Amino acid sequence: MADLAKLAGVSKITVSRALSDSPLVNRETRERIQDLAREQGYKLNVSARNLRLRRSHTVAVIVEMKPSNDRTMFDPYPLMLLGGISQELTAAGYSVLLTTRQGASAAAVQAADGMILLGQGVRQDAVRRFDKLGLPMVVWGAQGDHDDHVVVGSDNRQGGRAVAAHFIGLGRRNPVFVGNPGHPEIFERLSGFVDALAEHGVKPLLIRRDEFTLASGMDAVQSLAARHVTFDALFACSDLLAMGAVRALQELGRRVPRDVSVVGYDDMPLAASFQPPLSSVRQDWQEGGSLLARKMLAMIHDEAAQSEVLPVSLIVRAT
Amino acid sequence: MADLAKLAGVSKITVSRALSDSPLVNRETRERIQDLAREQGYKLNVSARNLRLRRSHTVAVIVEMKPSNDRTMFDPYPLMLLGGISQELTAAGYSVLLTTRQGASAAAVQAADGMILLGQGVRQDAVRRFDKLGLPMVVWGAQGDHDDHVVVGSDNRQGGRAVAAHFIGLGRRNPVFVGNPGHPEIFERLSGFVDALAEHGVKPLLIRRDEFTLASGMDAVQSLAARHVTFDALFACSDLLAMGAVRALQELGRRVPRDVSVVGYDDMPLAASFQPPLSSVRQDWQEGGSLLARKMLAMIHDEAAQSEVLPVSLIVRAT
DNA sequence: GCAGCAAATGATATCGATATCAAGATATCG
DNA sequence: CGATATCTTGATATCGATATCATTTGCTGC
Repeated sequence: MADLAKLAGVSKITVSRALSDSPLVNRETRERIQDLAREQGYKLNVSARNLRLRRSHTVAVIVEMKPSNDRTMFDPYPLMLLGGISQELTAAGYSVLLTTRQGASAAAVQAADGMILLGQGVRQDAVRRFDKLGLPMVVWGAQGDHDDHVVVGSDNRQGGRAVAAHFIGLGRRNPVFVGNPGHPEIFERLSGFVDALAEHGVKPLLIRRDEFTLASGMDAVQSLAARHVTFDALFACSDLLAMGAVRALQELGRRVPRDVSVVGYDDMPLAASFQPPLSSVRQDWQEGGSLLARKMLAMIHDEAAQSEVLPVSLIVRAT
Repeated sequence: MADLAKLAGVSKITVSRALSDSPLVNRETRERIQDLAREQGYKLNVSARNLRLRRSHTVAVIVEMKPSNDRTMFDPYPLMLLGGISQELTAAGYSVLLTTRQGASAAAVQAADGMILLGQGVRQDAVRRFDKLGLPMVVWGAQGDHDDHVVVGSDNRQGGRAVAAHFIGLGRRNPVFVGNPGHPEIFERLSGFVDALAEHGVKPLLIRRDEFTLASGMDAVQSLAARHVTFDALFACSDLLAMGAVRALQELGRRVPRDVSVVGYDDMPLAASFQPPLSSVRQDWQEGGSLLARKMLAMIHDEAAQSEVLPVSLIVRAT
């Protein structure tokens, strides 16, 4: 910047002002300096600016990337969320610092202006640990009762209710839920499902399955069959479980959706091209990421930010 | 740091040295200062350090996150790559700055010590654009002939050869390849496949399909059937295509693998639980990410770094 | 007893930007 | 014409760390 100043015959501070489009400098001078900077390939030194401004213009995003039976790792969703976050923050001039939980103690993370937590659903303890850092924090997931941080998530309860309403509308009276209610988001789905069914005097059966895989879905249905349970509808908390269930049902000679209605969750791309095309509950991940980022920015600017749930939509296809 | 110095009754510089484990300070003093820092919850100011050291200790990772028919967005693979990268760089004290191509002009990205490009396979022009920044750069993908940057990727050619050998071993003489050879990595798969088959006097048929979906795979097989093409083996360059193909074959009354052998690519988690369990070529994404990061670090430290391909393995299952 | 050396610590300058306050130039007004 | 307001520019200090060179202290060896 000093070099530019010399070249332009002005002082450093004028260059600084010109480059940040300050109205304090004459327009002519400003444009002259901006052109010069471009010619000379000048690059602002971010560290210097951040030092002086006492902020980092950076948001740390902490993602769970360890392998697990849970879906966090193998599904595309974290990436979609990341996409939304990245787009929104970048547009606002912020950088996205990506870390795993293990790397979260790095100096750069602690220096961030805020942090966004993804895929920490099952580990509330981890969330609390980060709470202590005193940074603005936004978490993706299910709303807790006594959280002192902002939570953004999709409306899992509404998802459950929508599926229940769908089943009731089809005249189903013996529904089954397959999934892992130990996971807060999934507990919400189950609880919305149960509540809405209860309004019609229907009580679903719960089959607990921790792995969200096709095999696990098949296994769930097979175990129902082995126990001679009668059921006419199945709500799986992941599309893979649902597909496994459909497959197993077919093998058992039960027709979908004539004998049993099946609905999955997440509406992954595969769902639409599954045979038969799978009905599923869709969340808008991109929008979710975007909202996370906007909440974050608001908090950084000392504006109030509230937790928020995003609507979901039931996509009814063939099952 | 000045505060710590006052508390400890030493000078700032001694504190600085103590905290960076410099042997220049007495061990007793060092430990005393480190304890004090911990007590006081001292956080190093990264901007200040980076300013003084004239480096950012940051690597920009540029990911393609726009929706597309290609697999980059919906598959978990970039995330796995990210996991490997993140782990390795964090361990080395570097931060990962995540950006989309659109955000790559941000000041923070330009200030990075290096950049890693993911999922830019189809857009070689983009790669060249970044080349001009003069930063150390590592790209994930297929080796180009005249690239002046380091490329890390899995051995797509070997993947193709392995599938060819597998088919030949099974006595198949009329194989088909399904995919989009316009994509450099996939072109490599095809070319390894073709070459290895040629050694046995076999020439495969190419069915071009740009979408990597189940529906597209079904469609490919249906179009083969409509044209009365005889084939006894099918190599699809994605698992979804392969699954679609298997499904279509079954619908046409052809048995897999008795009548037709099918192999996919990527060995996605779904492949193992597909019915029948799908044979597929597996790449080690985590290791790939890790290697990308190590190359990057080497370049940053002015060591020579060469392009490298990672071995793949053919996982033979039921198809 | 003193030169010579090693170990430990400190004073100062510096990285590259911006905030603050001061000041010169120009315009406006009664 | 003088005084005040407005526009434009600059001098200086500062953000928080580290590199360099200087200094102090204690010890070794002859």
